[in-house]
Amino acid sequence: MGRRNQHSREQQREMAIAAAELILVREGFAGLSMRKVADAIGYTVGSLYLIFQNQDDLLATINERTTDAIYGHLRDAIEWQSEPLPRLQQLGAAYIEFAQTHPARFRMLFEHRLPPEMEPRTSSETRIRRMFELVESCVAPLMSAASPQQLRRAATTLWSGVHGIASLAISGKFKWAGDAEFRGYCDDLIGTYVAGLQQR
Amino acid sequence: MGRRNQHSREQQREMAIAAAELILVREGFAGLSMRKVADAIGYTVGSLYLIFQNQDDLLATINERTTDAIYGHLRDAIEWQSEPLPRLQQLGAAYIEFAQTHPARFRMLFEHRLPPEMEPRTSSETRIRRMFELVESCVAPLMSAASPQQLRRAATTLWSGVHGIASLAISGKFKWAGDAEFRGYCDDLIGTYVAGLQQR
DNA sequence: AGAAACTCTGAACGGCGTCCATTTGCGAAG
DNA sequence: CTTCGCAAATGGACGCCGTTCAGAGTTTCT
Repeated sequence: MGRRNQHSREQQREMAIAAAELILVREGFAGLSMRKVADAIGYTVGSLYLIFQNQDDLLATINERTTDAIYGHLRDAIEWQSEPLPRLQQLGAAYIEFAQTHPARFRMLFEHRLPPEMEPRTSSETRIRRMFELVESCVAPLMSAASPQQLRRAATTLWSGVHGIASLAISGKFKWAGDAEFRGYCDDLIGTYVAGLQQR
Repeated sequence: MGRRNQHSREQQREMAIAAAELILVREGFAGLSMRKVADAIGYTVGSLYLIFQNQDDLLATINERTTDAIYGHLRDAIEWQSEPLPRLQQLGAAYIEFAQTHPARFRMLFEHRLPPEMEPRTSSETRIRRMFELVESCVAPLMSAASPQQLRRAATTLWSGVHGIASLAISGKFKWAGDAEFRGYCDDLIGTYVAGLQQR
């Protein structure tokens, strides 16, 4: 066959990404292959390489969407909460909730690494910076007397900690007390850390 | 060829594990294959399946060694430090240090998941429990008035946080201030969290 | 010496990412 | 309406991968 032109490049791209995300959710990171994606959208493997540079390019694209999805989820979660501490705790809980609701996407976001010869994408870094500013904006009211450096430091520390809980929650490496306990650990981490902050 | 019996089963096992760890360090998780391991120890692929059930079995075995190595590293790191808070901070720093020194092994430990049909290994859980008790024993002097449940909770929360820092440190997803900053974030997390604990 | 038991091989299978010569069919030119 | 050029899509090839297993090779027992 030759040109069919049933779908524009952009349409194909969207179809491929959507199909890949579905496979990722259903079969996990390891089960996601270029061949399966091609099958799912009704094209052959070769065609995928007219849309994406290679598999890493496709995966990195999905990861960008995942970052956006997390950002949106966090943003929505704190909309109605204005009290500073519960707001920050809500933010943490939303992060963990996302990880538990979309474990395959969350895992791939942090486990997939671009090979060194592919230059990092500036768009990814922008998205991450944006998410980080959201965290900082929630920490700020709790340490009003702090310098920008101190604020940045506290936000980084705290968010790394929240990420650790989310990360271990979906790792399956530990038998935890209960599945619903993660929210508790998160509240504890944030609450106690902030208490420590304010004491200083 | 047939039986050569130059190496006992146990010797072969050790050789294979050592070779696999070397490949893991040199080429990363993705570059580690059964064929390369077999080549490295001078046997054919088929022979590896007389020693290990499958690749997951080999990887899980390596992960057990990694857990032991982390445990040993943590234990050594706090030996000379008896002051409670610095001791706990030293423990956290050692954890992050291990992750940075052996990123491939650390990553595989948390990223590799046994397929659901393989039953989890009791030995892995024992090792993890042992490591966790080490953490608890370092947290205990800092919250002497707490119940066992409170202690357990604080240790879990805190260690998840430390793990998050280690995890992000080697993820390469974020451009951090400086490579040596992780120790600072870790000290901050532990110091501030403990300050919060004692205030309550 | 011959048979039995054991060790190890090597080829085979299906799946993977990636590449590219070849084919197909659309749109423009005549 | 026909022809032609060229972009679009194919599909087979390559070299990897994990896994299996019939059979070849070696040792041990009788």
